[in-house]
Amino acid sequence: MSHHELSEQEIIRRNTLKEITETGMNPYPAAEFTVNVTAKEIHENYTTEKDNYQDISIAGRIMSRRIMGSASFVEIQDETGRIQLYFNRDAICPGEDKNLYNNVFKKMLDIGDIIGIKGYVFITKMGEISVHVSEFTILCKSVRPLPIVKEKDGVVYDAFSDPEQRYRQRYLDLIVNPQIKDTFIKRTKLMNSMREYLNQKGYLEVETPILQPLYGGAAARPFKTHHNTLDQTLYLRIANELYLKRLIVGGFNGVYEFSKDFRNEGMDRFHNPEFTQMELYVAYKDYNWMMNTVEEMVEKIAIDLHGTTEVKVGENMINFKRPWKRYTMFEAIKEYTGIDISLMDETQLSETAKSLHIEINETMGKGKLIDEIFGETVEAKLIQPTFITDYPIEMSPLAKKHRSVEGLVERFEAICNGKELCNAYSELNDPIDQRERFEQQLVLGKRGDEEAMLLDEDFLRSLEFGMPPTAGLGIGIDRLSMIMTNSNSIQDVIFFPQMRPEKRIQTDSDDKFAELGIPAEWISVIQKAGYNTIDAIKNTNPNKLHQEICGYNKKNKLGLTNPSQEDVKKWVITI
RNA sequence: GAUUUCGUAGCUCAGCUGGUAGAGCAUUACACUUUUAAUGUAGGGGUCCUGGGUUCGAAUCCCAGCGAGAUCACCA
Repeated sequence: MSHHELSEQEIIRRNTLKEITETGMNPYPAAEFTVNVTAKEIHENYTTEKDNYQDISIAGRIMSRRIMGSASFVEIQDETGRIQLYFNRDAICPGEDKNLYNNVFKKMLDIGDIIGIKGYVFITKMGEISVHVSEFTILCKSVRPLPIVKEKDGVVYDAFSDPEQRYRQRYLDLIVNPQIKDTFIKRTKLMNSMREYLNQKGYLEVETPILQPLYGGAAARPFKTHHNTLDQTLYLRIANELYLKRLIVGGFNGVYEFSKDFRNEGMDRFHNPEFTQMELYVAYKDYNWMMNTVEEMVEKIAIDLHGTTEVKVGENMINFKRPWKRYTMFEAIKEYTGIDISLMDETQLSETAKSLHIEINETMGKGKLIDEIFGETVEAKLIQPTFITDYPIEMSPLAKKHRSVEGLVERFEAICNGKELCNAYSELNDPIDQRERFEQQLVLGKRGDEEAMLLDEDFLRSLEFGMPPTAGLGIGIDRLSMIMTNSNSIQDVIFFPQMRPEKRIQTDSDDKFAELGIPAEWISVIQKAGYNTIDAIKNTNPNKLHQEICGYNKKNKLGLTNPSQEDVKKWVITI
């Protein structure tokens, strides 16, 4: 058995659990408990004049207890918040038998247990809306103590704030930091709002493969897996772009997908290995049209979530009201550095980069240099939502060449709070051009660029049949959620962010110890002394082990008869 | 990947230039009929992340490892 050592409090709770069962109650009852009101409804609607909520049934988790002899106050928390309960001995136990209050309530309930109660609402002398309890039922006994977070006058004491524990045990985070729920509720509302917008335009929500024989549609390293029956390598998608465009070829006018994508790259506060993007493709449109769409959609989301276009993010107040500023990439660089790089060749660009103290290297081509200059001098300064248009062709193998400027593509990104929010093109639908762009990527791949795209022959075949001119968009749901919920880290908008596995202390079974001839009562002593495996015993001095376990016996007054040194030696030799 | 900070009771944290481990909450027992960070009295609870080293002696100093946070880099 590899369960953790129980703490004192856990042992006490397990004993209580046994007592509950022995008195004939079920600590985990199967029956439905009917709830007819929530904590929030009571707080919002109860008044003494209305004298409402006089026969209620409510359930929740016990979050605090204040016991004063025959009267007690308990706070329970349901999905909507907390409400105070008033337990009175004579109200709970109208007759002579006070067991239900004195024992069941006072001794067998703990913070963390889930109970259901019946009663009526009133206001205490201290002016707090409370529920006078007439009956209570244990719905779930908790055998592990909760962290206790206290709060007075808005000041939180002993906050449960260790990020590692919060992310690993999100359930616990949600229990003791209920404001965390708001972030995730907003995230869902955001997606609902976006879906509503897209459906109302008549676009079709679709699903495309997550397991793909070829990964494509973005520049990223993939996760690789294997299908046994097909005996084939499959990749988890890094994007769904190429599949959605096949559907445009197939005759749909507008398709979109909320797409869980996977990228095998670094992790930090802006990157989780799995993340969500919404990709949208609309036929007969171009990137100018798509800019208007993005503005309109994100503005709607801000209003749906906050009732206004203004959203506070960190120190900044961001306003999503249309129209957003628009710059070409060259204009933006000129605006923020005073340098016009639009007509520069590669040598001039690299000198400009050096003069701006930007680190560059020999492998960087024209496109990469422009992108670096932009990234270093402009991106972080764009706080209000801003469109940056017309990117160098080298970095955009799936975007259509610019209708009037050589060397650029019809692409835009929206930047907000100094970070990319979305990415969109007039999609490349010239199959000959697309093949050449893929071939250039293959060259990059051969040179060692691990993120170069692969040539997708079936995708090219579909383009050869003909895809209408199409505008395409990818918008990061996690990034947008971070902005809309004022979250500093992507881990705060993903319920279960990826973490390193928890380290488990390896423990051999008691049987293995017994096989060495160790008496049962000494096995736990040896384990407590820090020898969790028989290997650990093997590498130790028998005299040291003997001293340690005898010392433990004495210190903890276990009253065991100490084994002889010879016995201990035998155990060690047996291994 | 680099730099840096951190890891002590169920939780939040203190622990100085090395000398036998501390507080609050939680928990246990008792008291208390409108409390609200309830209160009062008395208890129990520790692999000081792991492994080495220095030392008569390490939670503390040194080295290595594991885990986490922050910043930077990579990743559009």
